[in-house]
Amino acid sequence: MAKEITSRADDYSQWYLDIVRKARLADNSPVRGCMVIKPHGFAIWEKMRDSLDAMFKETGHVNAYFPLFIPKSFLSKEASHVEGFAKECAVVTHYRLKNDPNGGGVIVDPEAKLEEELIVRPTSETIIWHTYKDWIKSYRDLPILINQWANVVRWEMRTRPFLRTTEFLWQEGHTAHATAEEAMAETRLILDIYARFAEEYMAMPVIKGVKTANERFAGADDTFCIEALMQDGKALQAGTSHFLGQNFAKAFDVLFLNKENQQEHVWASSWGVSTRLVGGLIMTHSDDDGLVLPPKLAPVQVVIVPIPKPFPELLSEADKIVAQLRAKGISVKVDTDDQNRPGFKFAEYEMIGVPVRIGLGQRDLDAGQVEVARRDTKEKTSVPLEGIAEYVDQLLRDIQDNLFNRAKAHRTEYTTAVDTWDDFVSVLENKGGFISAHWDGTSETELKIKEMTKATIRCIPLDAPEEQGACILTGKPSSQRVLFAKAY
RNA sequence: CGGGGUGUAGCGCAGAUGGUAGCGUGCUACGUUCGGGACGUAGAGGUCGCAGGUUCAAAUCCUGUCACCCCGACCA
Repeated sequence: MAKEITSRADDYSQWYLDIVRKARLADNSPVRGCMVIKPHGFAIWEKMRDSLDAMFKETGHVNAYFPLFIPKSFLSKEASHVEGFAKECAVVTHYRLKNDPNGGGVIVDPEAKLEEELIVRPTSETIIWHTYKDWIKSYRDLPILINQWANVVRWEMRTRPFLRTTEFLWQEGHTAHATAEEAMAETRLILDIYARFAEEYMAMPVIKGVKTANERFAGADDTFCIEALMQDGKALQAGTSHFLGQNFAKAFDVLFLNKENQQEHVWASSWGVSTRLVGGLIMTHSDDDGLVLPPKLAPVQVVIVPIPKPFPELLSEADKIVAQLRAKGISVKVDTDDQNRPGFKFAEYEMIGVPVRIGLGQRDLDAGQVEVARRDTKEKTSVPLEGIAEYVDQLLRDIQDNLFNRAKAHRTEYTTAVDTWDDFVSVLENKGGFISAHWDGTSETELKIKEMTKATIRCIPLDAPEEQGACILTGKPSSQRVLFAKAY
């Protein structure tokens, strides 16, 4: 059994932290709420980044980069935006240190105070729209379809590795359009890309929906999201795509001449996913033995372990397998370490989530086969060397599918439709998961439910059918069900 | 910011009534092992969070301070 991983049943939160540490994804840092992303964790993020980046580019987006620092005054230009972010901004007030005359090391030089303080971006709408003002004069300048890969800082009260850190990595897309319809189409296009990425690459089923006014992004007219359900029954907002209307164009005075030669404010969208996805990936698939990764995002898909040690004859056989696998585009590593014993290695590769392990010993070679172990089910099978690449290629697809189906079955099991307040409370307390229920559409009711139960409306699902019903709290009429859950 | 807790070796911990620091794990070397987290032997590693104070003597007592963790309010 795995050493020193708290079981999910005992303490899900501790299990999560154990996985992050034992699978060598990230370490704590000296800075509160910030983490060091270690090579294995970063490799997973790189896979995500590369896959998403390709999807963005296929749909006509280009990358650019805007500054880390934003003049403080920019933030206040859009009223609800400042309200949303002001209380979690890191502020730069000085630009120089000096030696402490009292011998206490270095201190901030009081004479180096900035004329206008800078904030460290919590998101880049303001500086980007300030820039777009210069770029956009005519409908011919539109659309602008820009994405940036960056770090942002939000001074959160409580943090958890990947799920919520003070500094995090993300991509943020900021697009500008001539019409509302076009901006909305862009918002929806990105939502679809996010959902496709979550399901096809992360093997994490998601619900596409729209946020209620309470949960909406500060400065958006509408916020669309993908919501996933974790193993412990809590929801995770995995990505958001915002229809910004003309809010930022108005705040930053971005006008263009339309085809009718009339001045009009530009329409906008913004959208992002972050390193939080790594946390979602962990909490969707991993188990008490360690990380479980979908093959499409695994930095190494197959590891070959010579048993008991990397003897030359085993290594030359391993090299042949490597060549066959690589020819199929499979990433593979041969374990050439001669210090640790096989059992240790098996446990170690399970811990870091390598999807497929091939055991290669003399016993196998004599029989013309290898031992293939899959991480998701931990099943081991003897497979003939002949055709091994085809077998592994198919196995990786099977694992990818199995992880998705398993997660989807879990979500189905933990999605409950309720029609009364008692059932709502009971399901929330005893079972968790998504609760599909009627709601009267008011912020007041939503906030009251949140206050009473800690559950929030995760989204109004886009595919929710029309259905007459009564709000679980107030009994007022409702025309469709929404999804409630406790969330990360 | 409210309520609770913890700071001692890389990590996890023990050190009653004060006497100058230890266990597990990990690390290094050598040997025996090796098909599911091996074992033996020998080593390296700590200004006990920080600053004062009491004392012949402080990880231990006192004062202050800092940091982190957990529970709430806020959040991708």
